[in-house]
Amino acid sequence: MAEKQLRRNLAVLPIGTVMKLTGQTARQIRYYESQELVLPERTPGHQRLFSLNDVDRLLEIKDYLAEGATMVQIRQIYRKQAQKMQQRHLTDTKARQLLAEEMLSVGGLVGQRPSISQSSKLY
DNA sequence: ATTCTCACA
DNA sequence: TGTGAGCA
Repeated sequence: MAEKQLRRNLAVLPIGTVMKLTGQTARQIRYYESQELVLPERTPGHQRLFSLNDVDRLLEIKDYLAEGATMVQIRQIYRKQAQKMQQRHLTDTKARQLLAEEMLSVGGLVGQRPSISQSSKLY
């Protein structure tokens, strides 16, 4: 299931394709990028390459706008979403550290080589 | 043919 | 947000 998500994040669509897929103009798409609402990659020649997730994001923006939302509000929506994602990541990291320490204490005498600080970095 | 950045009779 | 200019 992680493999599929990886493909959705593959940046392979040039702006022309994204325009047709979202019905937005290149001007708008580039503007949304300047607002950091989408983060397309670049080819060696500086051309934007969007992923399917970027397209979904643009479609979402289109809906929010249609519902009367302003760019400020939309930006707020995503920055809060990013905050929660980060918090979830932090609690995950904390849980993994606890698990790592737990495994070390249970393993006790066995793995006393790596210090806790070093081994936790592996997760 | 396409996309990019920049600027505005 | 549109549009034309001059590049890559």
